[in-house]
Amino acid sequence: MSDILKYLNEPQREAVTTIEGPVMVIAGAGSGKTRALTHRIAYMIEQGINPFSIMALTFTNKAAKEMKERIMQLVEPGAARNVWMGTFHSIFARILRIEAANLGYTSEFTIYDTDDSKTLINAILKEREIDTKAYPAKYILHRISMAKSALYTPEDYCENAEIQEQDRRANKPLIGEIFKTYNSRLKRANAMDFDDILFNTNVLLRDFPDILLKYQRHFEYILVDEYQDTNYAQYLIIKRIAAMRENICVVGDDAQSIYGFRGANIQNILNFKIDYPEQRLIRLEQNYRSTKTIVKAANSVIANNKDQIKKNVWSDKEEGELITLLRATSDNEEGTLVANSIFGYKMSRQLANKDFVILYRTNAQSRSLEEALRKQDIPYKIYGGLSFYDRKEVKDLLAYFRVVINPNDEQALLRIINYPARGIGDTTKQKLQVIADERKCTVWDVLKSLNEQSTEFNMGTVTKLSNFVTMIQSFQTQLDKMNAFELAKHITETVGIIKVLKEDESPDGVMRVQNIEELLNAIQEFSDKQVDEVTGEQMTVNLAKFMEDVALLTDQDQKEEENADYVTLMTIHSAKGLEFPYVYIVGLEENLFPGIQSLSTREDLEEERRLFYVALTRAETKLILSYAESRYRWGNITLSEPSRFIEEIDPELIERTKKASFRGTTIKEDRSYNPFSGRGAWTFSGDKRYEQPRHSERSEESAKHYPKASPSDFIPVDAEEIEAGMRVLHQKFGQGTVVKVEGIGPNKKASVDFDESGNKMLMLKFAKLSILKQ
DNA sequence: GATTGTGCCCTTTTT
DNA sequence: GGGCACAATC
Repeated sequence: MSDILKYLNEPQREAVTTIEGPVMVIAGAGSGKTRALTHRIAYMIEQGINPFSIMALTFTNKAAKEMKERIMQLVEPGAARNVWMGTFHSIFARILRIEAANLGYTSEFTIYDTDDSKTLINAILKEREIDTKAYPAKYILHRISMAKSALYTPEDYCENAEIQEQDRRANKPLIGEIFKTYNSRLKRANAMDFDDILFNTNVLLRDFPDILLKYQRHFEYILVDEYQDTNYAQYLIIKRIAAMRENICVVGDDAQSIYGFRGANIQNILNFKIDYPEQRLIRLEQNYRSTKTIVKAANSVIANNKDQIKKNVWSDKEEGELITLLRATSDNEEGTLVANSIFGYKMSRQLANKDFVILYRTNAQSRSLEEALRKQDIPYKIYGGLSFYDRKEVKDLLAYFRVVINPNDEQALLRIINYPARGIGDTTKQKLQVIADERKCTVWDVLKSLNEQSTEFNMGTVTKLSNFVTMIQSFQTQLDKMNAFELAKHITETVGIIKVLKEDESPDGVMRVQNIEELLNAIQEFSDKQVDEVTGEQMTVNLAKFMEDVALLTDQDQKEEENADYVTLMTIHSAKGLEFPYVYIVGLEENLFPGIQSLSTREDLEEERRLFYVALTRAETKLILSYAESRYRWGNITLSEPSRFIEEIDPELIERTKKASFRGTTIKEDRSYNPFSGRGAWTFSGDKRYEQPRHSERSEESAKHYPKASPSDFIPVDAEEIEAGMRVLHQKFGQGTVVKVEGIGPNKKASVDFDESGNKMLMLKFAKLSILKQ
C-alpha cells in the first residue's frame, strides 16, 4: 500500500482515493480534514496526475501555504509547488489578470480594499450631497457586497422589487443609485473590489465560452476546502469550471459555518447533492484532536441548533479534565484571572506559552488581557486587529506603487497627490474630480492634459500638479528597468516619505519609520523568493508583480518566527482551523457572546452558536471558560449576565466550585485591579451564576453612572419608564411601538417595532427614546 | 491650505 | 476610549 494511505482511517482513505467524480466530505471538527485533503492531493500526484491540473481552493492564504508545505513532505516538493492552491480571491485574481482585456480592464488593475471602497463611497455621497449619517458607508458597502456575492449588477439591484422594498424600509432608497456610481468609478479607476474578483470571474466564465473551455480543460481536478463558507458567486464559479469533468471534491462542516454575515451560504452544501446526484458522501466523524469531555461539550452545545446536518462526532481519547469556568467581577479581573491561570498551569505542568490560546469574540476585548499578561511577564502575540498592511504609512507608500502601476487608480492617486505635502489641497482635488467627471475621463488624464495654457487652475497650482505628474512618469519608466526592491526604495527616497516621518521623533513616529523599512524588507524578501516554477531558477520581479499579491494579503499571512514561544490571542473567527492544548474562551456574556446584534433572529443566534462550537473544538486537552460581571464598553461600565452558551454545555462536564490552587507556585496577584480581591478573584464558581438579586441590587446604584446625552429638541426618558405597548420616538428610527421589554437596570432591552425600519432590539441604556403615548 | 479642536458615532466577525 | 468628520483658527 502506498505510504500516503498508511495512517488513514477508513473514511479518510475513501476521501483520499476517490479521485474521479463528485465527492462531498462532511468533516467534523478535529476529524483530520486537512490531513485528508493534503493526502488526497499527494495521492493524486503519486498516481501521476499533473499537479498543474489540480486546483485547490482554501479560505485563507495561510491555509493554502500550510497545506502546500504538508504536501511537500509527502511528495516531491517541486510537484507540490505546481498545484494551483490558494484562496478564491488570489487564484481568480490571477486568472482575471490574464483575461482582463476581455472585461475592459488591463492586467494591471488594482484591487481596492475595504478602506478604499469606503473612501470612494463617502466621496460619492459628498458629491451627491447625501447625508453620510443617513447613509453610513459601511452599511452601503455591506448591501453592495451582498448584492455582488449574489451576482446582482447595480441594474439588477435597482430593478429588484424585494431589494428596493428593503432599502425603502430602511429609509435608504438611494443605495441602488450609489451602487451604480460606485461601480462605474471602480471601472474608471481600472479597479476591482474583493467581490468584483468573484463577480467578474463569473462574467468571464459566463460570457466567453472559449475561455470557460480553456479553464475547464486546464483544471481537471477541483478541491474546495471550508465549503460551508463559500458564497453564491464562489459556488457558481466552481460549478462552471467543474461542469466538464465533475471531478470535484468539497470539504466542509456545516457546524463550523461562521461567515454567513458576509454572504456565505450553507445552502451550497445542500445544493451539492442536487447538482451532482451521483455524489459520494463521506463523513469524517472521529475526532483526533480533543478529549472526550471537550467533544461531548461541543456536541451538547451544537445540539441546540435546528439547522444542521446530523452527525456523530466522537473521540477515542481519554475522558480528560473537566471544563473550568472562571467568574470575574470585571474585565480587568478577567484578564488577571486568565493570566494567573496560565501562569499556574505553566508552572505546575511544565507547559510552554505556545500551548495556550485566548479566544474572544471581538478584537476590542484583547486590551485587558494584554495588560494582565504583561504584568505577569507572559509573552503573547495578538493576531488580527490592525494589520501591517492597514497602517497608514504603509498604505501611503503602497499608494505610490499603485499609482505608478495603475495611474487611473483614483483612490491611491488622491491619497498621495498631497502627501508628503506639496501644496495641493482639497479644493484642487475636488476640482480635478469634477473635471474628470465632465470629460468622462480619469483624474490622471486630466492631470496629464494640464499645461501653461490651462485656465482651470492658477499658474502655481498647474506647476505643482505638473511636477507631480512628471515625478510619477519618471517612476513609470523605471518599472521594467529596476527590480521591485530597487524601485520601491527609489520611490521612497525620491518622494521623501522617510524624511517626513523622521521629523516626528515620538515612539509612534519611530514606529512608522520602522514600518516603512519593514515594508521595503518585505519587498526584498519577496523578490528573493520568486523562483521559476519549472527550472527552479531565481527570477527578477518588478514592482507590479509584488503589488499583485499585496492586496490580498492579510495579517494572518505574515511570517511566523520559528520556535517563538508566546501565548496566542485572537478572535474565534481567526482561530478556525487551528488547535491548541489549552484554550481559554473569554467574555462569555450575554450581549457580547452571543452578541447583541445576533439576538433578533434564530439564524443569527445559531451562527453565533456555531462560532462557540468552533471555539470549543479548538481545544485538545483543556478548556477554560470565563466571563466578567462588568465590563468597560464604550468608555463606561456595563453589567452583564453569563452567556446562555455556558448553560448549554452539559453541566456534568463543568468543574463545580473548585478553589484554584496551584500549589508551590507564587502567583503575583495585582491588587490594584480589584478592590475585592479576597472575594471573586480566586473563586472558581459555576453554580451561583444565576442568582437573581445580584443584578437588581446593583443596577439601581450603577444606573446613576450613566448620564444621558440629551439634545435640546429631544427629551429622552429614563430607561425604567419604557414599557411594552408604548408608542415611542427614536431619533434615527422614528416612531414605533414597544413590543417587549426584558432585562433589568442597565441591561434593560426593548424590542420595538418601528413604522419605518421594522423591528429592532434596543439597549435602553444607549438608545434614546421619548414616549409619545403611554 | 494646514493645523488643531470638538463632537459624534461606535464595536462584530474577513477575502 | 478612540477614530473620524467637520469646524475653527492660524
